[in-house]
Amino acid sequence: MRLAELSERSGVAPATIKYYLREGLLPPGHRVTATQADYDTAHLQRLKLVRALIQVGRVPVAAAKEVLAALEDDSLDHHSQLGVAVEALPNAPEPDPADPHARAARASVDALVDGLGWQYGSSDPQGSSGAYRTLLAAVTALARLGYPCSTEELAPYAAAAAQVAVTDLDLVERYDAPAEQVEAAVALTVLYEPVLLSLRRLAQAQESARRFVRP
Amino acid sequence: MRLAELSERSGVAPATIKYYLREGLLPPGHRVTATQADYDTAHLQRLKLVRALIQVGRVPVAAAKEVLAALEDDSLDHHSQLGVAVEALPNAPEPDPADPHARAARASVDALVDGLGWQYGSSDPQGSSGAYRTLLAAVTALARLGYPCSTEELAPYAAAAAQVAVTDLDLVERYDAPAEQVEAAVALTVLYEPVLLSLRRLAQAQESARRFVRP
DNA sequence: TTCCCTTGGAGAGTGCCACTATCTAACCAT
DNA sequence: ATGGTTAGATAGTGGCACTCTCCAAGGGAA
Repeated sequence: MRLAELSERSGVAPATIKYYLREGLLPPGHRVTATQADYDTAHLQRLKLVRALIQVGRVPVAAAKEVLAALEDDSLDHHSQLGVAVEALPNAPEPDPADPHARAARASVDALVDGLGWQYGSSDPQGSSGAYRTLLAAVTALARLGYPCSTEELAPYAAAAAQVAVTDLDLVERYDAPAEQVEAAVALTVLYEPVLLSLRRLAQAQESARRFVRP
Repeated sequence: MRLAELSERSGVAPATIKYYLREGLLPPGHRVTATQADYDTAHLQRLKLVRALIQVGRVPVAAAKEVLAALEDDSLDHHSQLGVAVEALPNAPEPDPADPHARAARASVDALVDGLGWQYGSSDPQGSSGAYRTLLAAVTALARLGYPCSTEELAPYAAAAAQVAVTDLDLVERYDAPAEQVEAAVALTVLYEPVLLSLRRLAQAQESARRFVRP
């Protein structure tokens, strides 16, 4: 199919598709002539993924490009592909080591992680991961505001996260081909984030009504 | 204290504080003369909250303004304050009713909510809430990509969300004054989001290593 | 009192990001 | 041949979160 049809079938404006092609988010179509290219259903699927990552997952275009590049890097084993892809998602920077709130946050988080028996991998130390830095930044902000975020308060959230992770991996393991597993892992990691957060807000409204509203 | 000291103590640039004052995110200081104003620790605390919402919670400035305005609207009862504040957070728009994926998503989500016994409030119907719309949008995107997101697959996530909501409300109930409770509810809702998502990613890495890496 | 530095306030400007519009040369159908 | 598409490149747009520049009014030191 040509670009116009790709646009129509995906609901993405032609100019936007051209932009994604330029940015390398979408592989170039098969060139038929100097001014014509052919796109197949793989392009369509990829385009839908790109749109979902950017619009639903709020992933910046540049990060999405890195994520997708990792999925196609055949020089990496699948575990590394996933690691590189997830690491490309937006994360907080390294905190200021002089900030006392940041130090306290690190202590709480490290105690939490140790208490759960989460191991730092040798090749990919958890302590340097983007998720760890983002967690530190959030806990630091909570501490700075005076809100509770000690190891004890974080523990139930970590327990819930562990449960969710088991469910995530169960979904990923439904796929047989490793390449499909990696793509599914990325897509489910990113696209289930708004699902989780929305469900939490709905559950909060529910629980709040249960506790505070007496009919 | 004057603006310069407020800036120093909060780590926020003076020009940025002026911008927040202009935008109404921060109440004006107590005017001493025509060219001087005094700020107190309440301003400092508010400024820290604003920064945390914007930088850690990724809340847009305009939305943060609405959220904070709701916290100070004394014409509302506290339950409504919280409702208005949470509703001001960024959410997906109403989906296209003609899209078959969106219809399927709505069916899955409604079945899920019904199955859990979550009740639509009469004054604030859940079906029109921003969280519900965001959930629909995310599930629609998953369906469009062909990833599993039926009621059965969503159920474990909803169960985890319910657990988290109980923990959230426990934290909120530590505060005695209703005004404090409302502010805490908003701050904890927004600022625990990156905490939850980071913990999920760390737990995923853990679970993934447990399943796929045999030493 | 005079000089000068700082402050609060207002408007314009900046940089980044995600597109989007315009242009051009090539191509295909008629 | 010719009118409408198409791919690709370049420049422009709009939104957002600041950030810079300017100004008149204080206030402190000499």
